[in-house]
Amino acid sequence: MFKRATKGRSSYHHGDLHRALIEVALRLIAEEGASGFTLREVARRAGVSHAAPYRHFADKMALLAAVAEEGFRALRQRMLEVGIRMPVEPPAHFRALGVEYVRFAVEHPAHFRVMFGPDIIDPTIYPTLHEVSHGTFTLLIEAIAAGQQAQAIRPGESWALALAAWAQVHGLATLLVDHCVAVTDPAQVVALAEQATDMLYEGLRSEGTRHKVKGTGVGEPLAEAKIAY
Amino acid sequence: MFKRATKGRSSYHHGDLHRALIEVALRLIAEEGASGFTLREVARRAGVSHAAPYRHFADKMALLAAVAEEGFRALRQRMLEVGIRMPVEPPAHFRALGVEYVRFAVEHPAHFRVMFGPDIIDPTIYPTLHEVSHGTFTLLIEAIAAGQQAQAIRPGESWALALAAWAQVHGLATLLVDHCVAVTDPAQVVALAEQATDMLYEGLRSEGTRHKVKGTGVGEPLAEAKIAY
DNA sequence: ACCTGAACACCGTTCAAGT
DNA sequence: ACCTGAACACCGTTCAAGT
Repeated sequence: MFKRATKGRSSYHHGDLHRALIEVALRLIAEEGASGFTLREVARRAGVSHAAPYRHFADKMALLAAVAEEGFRALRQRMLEVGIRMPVEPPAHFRALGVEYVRFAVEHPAHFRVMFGPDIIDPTIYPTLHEVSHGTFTLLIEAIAAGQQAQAIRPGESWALALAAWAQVHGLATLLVDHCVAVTDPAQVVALAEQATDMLYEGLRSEGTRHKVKGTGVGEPLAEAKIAY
Repeated sequence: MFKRATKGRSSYHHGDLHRALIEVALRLIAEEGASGFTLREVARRAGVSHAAPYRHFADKMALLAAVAEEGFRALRQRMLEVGIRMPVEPPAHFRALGVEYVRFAVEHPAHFRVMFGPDIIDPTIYPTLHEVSHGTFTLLIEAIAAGQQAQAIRPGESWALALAAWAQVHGLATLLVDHCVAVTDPAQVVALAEQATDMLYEGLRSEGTRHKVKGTGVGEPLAEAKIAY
């Protein structure tokens, strides 16, 4: 305990401004939303000049990428906890994952928008962001693959089925967050998410009842598609 | 033909600046994206001072709402054309509607973002926007209801099933537009959209095979939810 | 090494003044 | 009635200068 962080009004040095900026940014985005998020305001709240953040982040987008990264870490954590406290059996586990995703979105709408919205033009140029977001999506692919091994989910490329599942819950989350659907009651949000995931699960189950369509079915290649997140 | 629009460099009067601003805005948003969309730039391209737009639109959001309205009109038109040139039988019609929705999104990504994104805080305060966007969603509800009458789609509240269907295609569209899924080949976009709608259709078909879950099933009320668009 | 202050080129919005 | 020009309070970003 000989060394301690310089506290109080340490002339101009900040103990760990990098970390402080991310935390201020997280609070600001939760309070003011993505549109009220300003690099100058972050600096103001952190008690430094508006130029100081540029010693730690290349530009506004880089700070936003750090914020998004924290978001994916939190989302991933919640999805992992679902796996821990739930029976990992296809229908219930699958539904719980979807519900958790939608709940995260409506509880942290601005954060959710930063994670998936257009503010970060190309997420792949931020390696740590790319890694953790990719890891989050991987949880879903694994859940699908496990269901396939248990014969509870139809055969086929796991990632393609996972993408359809992701689209379902992401769509519902987006419509709620963007106020396209005016639902605020948390219980009703959960009900909508359960309905959506259950309906999708029907589609995931068996290929036997499917209508055949010319070309481009689920079993086909689609090999070149890449998941950015 | 006695009266004609004042053309060329009419001193400062613009024939129909209101209309001109919307059209310039549409072009600008297609060229530069939603982030590069600036009221001052719109004015510049329209050849008027940066204060002139305020005689025709209350603020930036009001012009954005007009742009969004045009978008919904175009989307609605495309969905109507699907109904005209397709057999209106549940599986094929349903898939074609979903594919058209996703195609519109990837062909006009910035426009799509304005229509559904966070730029327009509350769309319901713009009556004409609200009307046309609501009308677009109504097409989907009607398609579901028709499927129910033909016994091709399970019974239940049409709007709740329509919401799940909307979420599916909206989610895929959003993931593509926001580059979360790196697919650029149009044929592959169509393939993904067909896969997603076909999987969803399985869930829409019959309630018979569904897993029963405690509470909050598809058949339950959910009555208070309102669709904003 | 890390931060500040002034500066630059932009915004959205308002408002008196022009025709 | 419709538009302009100057003004205000903001941005993001850069850069010489400070300690």
